[in-house]
Amino acid sequence: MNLRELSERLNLSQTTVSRALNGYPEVNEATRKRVADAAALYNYRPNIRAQTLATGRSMSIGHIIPFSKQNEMVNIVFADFIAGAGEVYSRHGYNMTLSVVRDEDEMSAYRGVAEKGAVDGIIVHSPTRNDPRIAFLAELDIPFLVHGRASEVTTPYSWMDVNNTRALEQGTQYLLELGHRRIALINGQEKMDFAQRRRDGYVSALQSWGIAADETIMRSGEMSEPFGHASTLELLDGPAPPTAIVTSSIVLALGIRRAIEERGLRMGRDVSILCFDDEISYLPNGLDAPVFTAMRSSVRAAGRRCAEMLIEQITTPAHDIRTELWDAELVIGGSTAPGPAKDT
Amino acid sequence: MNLRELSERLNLSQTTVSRALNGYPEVNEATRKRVADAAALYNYRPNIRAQTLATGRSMSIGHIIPFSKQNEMVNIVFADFIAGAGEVYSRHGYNMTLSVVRDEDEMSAYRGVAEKGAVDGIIVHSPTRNDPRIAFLAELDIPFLVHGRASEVTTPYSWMDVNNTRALEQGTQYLLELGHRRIALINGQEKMDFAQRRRDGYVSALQSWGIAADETIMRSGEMSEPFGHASTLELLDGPAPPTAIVTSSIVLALGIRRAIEERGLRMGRDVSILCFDDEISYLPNGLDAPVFTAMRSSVRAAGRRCAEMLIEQITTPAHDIRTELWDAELVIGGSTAPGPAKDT
DNA sequence: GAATCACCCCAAAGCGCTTTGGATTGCCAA
DNA sequence: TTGGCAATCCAAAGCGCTTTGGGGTGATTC
Repeated sequence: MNLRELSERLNLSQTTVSRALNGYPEVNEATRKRVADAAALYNYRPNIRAQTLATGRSMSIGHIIPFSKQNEMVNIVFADFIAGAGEVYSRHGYNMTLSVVRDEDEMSAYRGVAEKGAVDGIIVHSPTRNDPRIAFLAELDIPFLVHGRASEVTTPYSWMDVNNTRALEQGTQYLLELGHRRIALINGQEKMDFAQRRRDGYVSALQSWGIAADETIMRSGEMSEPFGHASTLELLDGPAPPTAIVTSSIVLALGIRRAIEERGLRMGRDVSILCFDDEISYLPNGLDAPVFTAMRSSVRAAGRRCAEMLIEQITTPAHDIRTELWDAELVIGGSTAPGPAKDT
Repeated sequence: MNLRELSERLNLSQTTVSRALNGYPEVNEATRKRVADAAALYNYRPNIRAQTLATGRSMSIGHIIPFSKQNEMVNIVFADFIAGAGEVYSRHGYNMTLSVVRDEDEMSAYRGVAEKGAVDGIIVHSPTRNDPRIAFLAELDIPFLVHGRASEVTTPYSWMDVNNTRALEQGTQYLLELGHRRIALINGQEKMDFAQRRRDGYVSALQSWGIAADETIMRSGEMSEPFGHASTLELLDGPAPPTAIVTSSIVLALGIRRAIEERGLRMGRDVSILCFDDEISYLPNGLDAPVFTAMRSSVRAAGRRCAEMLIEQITTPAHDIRTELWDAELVIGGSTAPGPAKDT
C-alpha cells in the first residue's frame, strides 16, 4: 500500500492525504480522521526512502566506529553510549546509522556518509589530542558533535565532555588527604584526549601537594582487565610500590584488585584504589554500596545528552556551536583507606 | 554535484554516466574512464537516498535493541557482535541501522522498519524460548537471521548459533572427570534461550554421571560481575558448598573469583571455575595463557558470520532458510584443579 | 550495395513521497 | 449583487537516481 493507492481509495489527492497524515493545518478535521482511519485499516506506512528523498532529510544520525587489525578492541563504553543515544533518537523519530570501518578508511567514511546524504548529523567518538576528523567535518559543513574534546584543535566545534582533569584531580586529592603519598596511575592510551586530561589532573593534584609525578609508577594502555592486572603486578613488585592506585576504568580496577590479592595484600587495607566509573551496565560498581571509591559519571547519560544536543543543532536553523561540560561525582566505596602519612 | 550536472559537464546522458559508474558493460572503456576521472575531479558521490529509492534496496541491515526501564542493561556481548557484523557490512557496501526501542514497542519497530523499506534485512538478537518476533518477521516476508535459536518456535527460520548445550555438557563433563561432584551453575536469565540450553547441557552431564541436579546450587540472573559475586557468596556460605562452579560468562566468573577470594579460598585450588568465554575484547581471558578454564567461542566471529549469512540470504533470489551451528572449544586455564573424588 | 549486427549512447519513465502554486467553494461584509 | 476571504482540496513539479526501450553508427556479411 503506497500513498497513491491510499489516496485513490479515499478519493482524495495524494497531497491531501500526505498533509492529513503529517498534521498540516489546511485539511478538514473530518477528512483527516477519515484518512487516519484508512491508513490504519490498510496498514499504510510511508516509504522512508521516498520520504527522505523528497524532504532532503534522512532522519538518521551517523556513528562511525573505526577498527584496526592491530587493535581489535571495541571501546568499552561504546555499548552504553549507543544505548543512551539510541533512546533519544527513537524518541525524536531518528535512527542511528552505524558504520564500522577500517581506520585507514575512516576519513573517507565520514566524507562518504555526509556527502551522499545518508545522515543528518554525526557523532564523533573517542577524539585524540589533535583529531583530524574535526577540521574535516567542519569543512564538510554537516552538523556534528564530539563526545569528548580535542585539546589541540583550534577550529571551533560542538562537544560534550566530562571534566576529566578535574575528576582525576579531585580523586587524587582525596587519596592525598587520606595520607597516601605514593600514588600510581593506570590510564588508557595517551593518544586519547581523555587519558591525557586525566593524567594532567593526576599530576596537578600531586604537584599541589609538592609531590613530583613519578613516571615509573604511571602506566597507560588498553582498558582491559588483564592490563590492569599485569600493570599492578609490575608496580607491586617494583622497588617502591605505591600505597594507592588511581585508574581510568572499572575494568582496569578489576584487574588491579586481582593483582593486589594475588600478592597476598588486601584492597582498601594495604593498597587503595580509586577509579573512574562510567557506570557501564554490566560492570556496575557493586549492587548496593559502591565497591570501589570512584569518580562517577554515567556514559549512558552522556550518550543521551549528546544525542539531544546534536538533534538541537540539526533542527535549529543557525548552526551554532554548543558545548557542555559535566563534573564527575566522588563516591566513597570500600577500596580506599587511610594511607601511611595519616598517622604522622 | 549531482548526476545531472556531472553528465552535462561531460556532454553525456545521465544514463551513460550512471552506467559507466556502476560498471555496466554497454559503455566504451574510454568514456568510462573519462566519466570516472570527472567523478573523481568533481568529487561526485551519488545521493544514497535517491539511489535507494530508485533501486528499491536500502543497502542497510537493521538491528533492533530493546531496552526497558527495569532492565537497563545492555547485552554484554552486543558491542563485539556489532563490531564483527559491521566489518562485514562495510565490506559489502551495507551499513547498519540500529534502533533502540522500548521493549513494549519492539514489535512495531520491526514492522515499521520492514514495511517502510528502511532495511533489506534484520538480525534478531537474544531470542527467548518462544520468541514472538520470529513468526512475526516471517509473516512480514523480510529476510532475517536469528543470532541464537528459539527452541519452542515451530516456524522455520534462519539462524546461527553456538552449540550451548554441548558446550556446557562438555565443560561440566570436564569438571566431573577432574573429580568434582558438587558443581554449581551460575547462569544468565533463563527466559533467554541460550541460558536454558546451557542449563540443559549442565544437567545432562551431571545425569550421565548419576548425579541429580540440585536447584539449591543453581542461580540465574543478570550477567554482571556483582551478580556473580553475590551468588557465589551465597553458595559458599550455604550448607553444602560446591567445589566447582560452571558459569555462563566471563563477567560472572570475575565476580565468582572475587567471592572465592573474599572467603579466604583460592580459585583453582579450593574452588574450580569453568566459564563460557565469548572473547569479549575488553574482557579477554588472560593476555598470554588463559586465566579461566573455558568453553570458548568468539562472539565477534559470530557477528561476522551472521552478517555474511544474512547478506547471502538477501542477495540470493530464493529466500531459503540457512542455519549454522558452531561448537565451542574447551581451553584449559588456571581456574580448575582436581576435585575431591579424584583421590578415591 | 543492402542487410545484419555489435557497439555505444540517449530520452524518458519510473521509484513514492513532499511541496508549490493555484482552483474551488461557501460565506460574509459592503 | 459582488468582491474578498477563509477553508479545503488538487494537479503537477520536483527530489536524484536507475532502468527500459529504443536509435544511431560503422563494420561485417552475403
